[in-house]
Amino acid sequence: MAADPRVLDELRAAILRGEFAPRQRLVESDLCEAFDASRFAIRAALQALEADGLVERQRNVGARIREISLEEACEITEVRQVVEGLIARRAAERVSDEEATGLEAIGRQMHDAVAAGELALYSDLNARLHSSLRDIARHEKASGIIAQLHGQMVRHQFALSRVPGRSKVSVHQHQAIIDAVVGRDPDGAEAAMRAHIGSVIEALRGIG
Amino acid sequence: MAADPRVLDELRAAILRGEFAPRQRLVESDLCEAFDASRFAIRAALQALEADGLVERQRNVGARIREISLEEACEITEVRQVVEGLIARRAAERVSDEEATGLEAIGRQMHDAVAAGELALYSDLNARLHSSLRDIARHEKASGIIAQLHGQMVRHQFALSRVPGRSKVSVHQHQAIIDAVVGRDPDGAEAAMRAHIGSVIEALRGIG
DNA sequence: ACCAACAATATTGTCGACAATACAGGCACG
DNA sequence: CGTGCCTGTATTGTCGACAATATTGTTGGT
Repeated sequence: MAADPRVLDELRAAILRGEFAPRQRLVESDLCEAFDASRFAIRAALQALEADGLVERQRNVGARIREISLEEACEITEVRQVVEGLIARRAAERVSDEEATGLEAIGRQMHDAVAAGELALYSDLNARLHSSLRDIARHEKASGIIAQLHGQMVRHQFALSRVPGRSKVSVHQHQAIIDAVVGRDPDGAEAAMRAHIGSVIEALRGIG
Repeated sequence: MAADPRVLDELRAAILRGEFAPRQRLVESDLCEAFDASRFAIRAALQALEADGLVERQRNVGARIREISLEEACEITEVRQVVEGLIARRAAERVSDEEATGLEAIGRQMHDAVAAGELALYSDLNARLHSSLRDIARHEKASGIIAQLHGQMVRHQFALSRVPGRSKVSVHQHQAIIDAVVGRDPDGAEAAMRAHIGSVIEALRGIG
């Protein structure tokens, strides 16, 4: 089908921005109007998003935004824990001096952001750090799975960022990851990443 | 789209049976005839299989069987290594007495199969062991990812099974996994599974 | 012999129309 | 008043026909 990329991207972005409530029905004709696209393009996009795990479809009933339970969010994060661990390990094995400098810069900015209480900036730096590690690790399959899992977590991710005091804890964990990677310590990097995401899982459980 | 399940399953099974060569073009009209289905159903199935990573498609060009390089196979197995490690850990945490007995039975059958040189039976038991561990761990996300990755590995899996002497090595690794799970030792189970799949990666690299 | 431009063909992409199905509301009946 | 059926409507599923595009083959020139 090769869904029209424009429609697919716009619809995916809309979902990730949280413009639809969980379990909200996605009626094809409505989407046609909203995105000014043919039903054909919409259907193809919906099928692609189903594969991404963002929407679920029942035959002859239609598509709806997938509801991701807290339990499922924990499972997703558990998988992320080990796969990001793999990425951290590989990053520690492959990091160049230049890349190491970049990581340390992110670490300093994170520290400053927390000190200044800049929550949004910190969240952005967090994404940058994980993204940099993926780039350094150069592990396509692992990166792809992380991307897939991340897409399903947006809603809970948002809830997590509003847990007070989390940034103060996680900044140290992030620093530990950076130190281990920069120090070319694969075991340490994996352990630090696991510890970090382990605390994310605990925070998730705490929300429920 | 919700591709006609019959067409999707048959086509997927045909690919997994190796009835198409890597990079072989999948012409829609040919598939229509082969599976006695409409082009519509075929297209939907192809899109689903693209999401599975079994076929790749270029716009206006068509679908072909995805070629999975040895390097990509290694990456896939590296991800499998950590995710199966997670499964083994959870299995050790959650295994019941009854399930433990089942695992030990598989271990004995594996031992016998290797002693008798029954390669096909051993391969079958291998699949049964990993499948049992997934059932015991009850981790849907992890199991789903393993299934996804496994589908992309069929060709290399076949090549692996023909490496002489592998079964004699792996039977001990399998036994170590079983022992750790039955002994309710999560750390040991994860380590044993990682060691096992680590040796699979080495064997894979040896093929090239 | 090689290359470029062009024509012919094969294949996929898109759409509109209709069929099939599920769901909601009303109606008869107990 | 509740229950089961039945009809009407909304929505999705499927198809065939045609348009758009890539690929292949051919021709003419150098």
